[in-house]
Amino acid sequence: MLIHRRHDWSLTPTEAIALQQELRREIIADRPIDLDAVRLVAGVDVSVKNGLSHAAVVVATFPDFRVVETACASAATPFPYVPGLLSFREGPVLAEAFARLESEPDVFLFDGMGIAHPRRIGIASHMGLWLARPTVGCGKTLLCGRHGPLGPERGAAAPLVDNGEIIGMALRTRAGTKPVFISPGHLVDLATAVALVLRCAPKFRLPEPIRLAHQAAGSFPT
DNA sequence: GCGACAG
DNA sequence: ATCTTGTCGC
Repeated sequence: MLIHRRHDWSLTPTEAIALQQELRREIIADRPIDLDAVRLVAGVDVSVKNGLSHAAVVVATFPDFRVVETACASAATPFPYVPGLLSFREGPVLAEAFARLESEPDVFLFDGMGIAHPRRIGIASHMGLWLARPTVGCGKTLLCGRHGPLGPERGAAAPLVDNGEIIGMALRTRAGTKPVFISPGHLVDLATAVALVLRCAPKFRLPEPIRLAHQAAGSFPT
C-alpha cells in the first residue's frame, strides 16, 4: 500500500526528540471509527536476532481473524533501544514491510504505545503518520502514566493518566492475567481503540493480529 | 539529584 | 526484546 515517507530515520537521540515534538502536533487521537465497517485488521511486530531486525505485518479479516496477507522485511538494527525512542529503532524496517503490503488494512495494531508516551507519540502514533491510516497501540507494560485498580473480569478497565490527562486505558482482556495498555495511535479515539482490542482478544491476553505478527516476526531463518 | 523507563 | 523446558492450573 502507499506509504508516506515523512522524514529521515538516521537521527541522533536529540534530533529524534526534536522531530517527535514536531510530529506530535499532527496526531489525531479523538476520531471515532465505526467498527462494524472494519473488514481488515493488521498486527505489527518486530523481532531482533543477531543485530538484525525482522518486521512482520499480518493482515487478518475482522472479526474472524483469518490471515489474508503477511508482509515481511529485514534490516540491520539501526538504533539501540532507548525508552521513548522505540520508533527510531523499529520504524525503518516497518516502513519497508508496510510498503510491501498489497492490501489496505482498515486499522493497524501495534506492539507498543500510541499517545501513552512522554511526548505523546509512541510507535503506533508515529507510524500512523507514515501510514495515514488508523493505528492503535497495545503495550504489555507501562511506559508512563498511572492508573487505578481494575476489576477481575475480562473487560475491566481503568484510565491511564499522565500529568492530569487521560492518555490511554489499562484493559483486562482476560480474567486472571495482567492488563494490557491501550492508547490511540493516529486517526482513532480511545473508546474505539479499547473496543477494537477487546474484540480482537476474545481468548488470549494479546490481540489476535499481534499474536500472529509476533509469531511471524519470530520465525525468521537465522 | 534520584527514580522510571514500550520493545 | 532475548536467553529457554517443563510444568502448574483453568
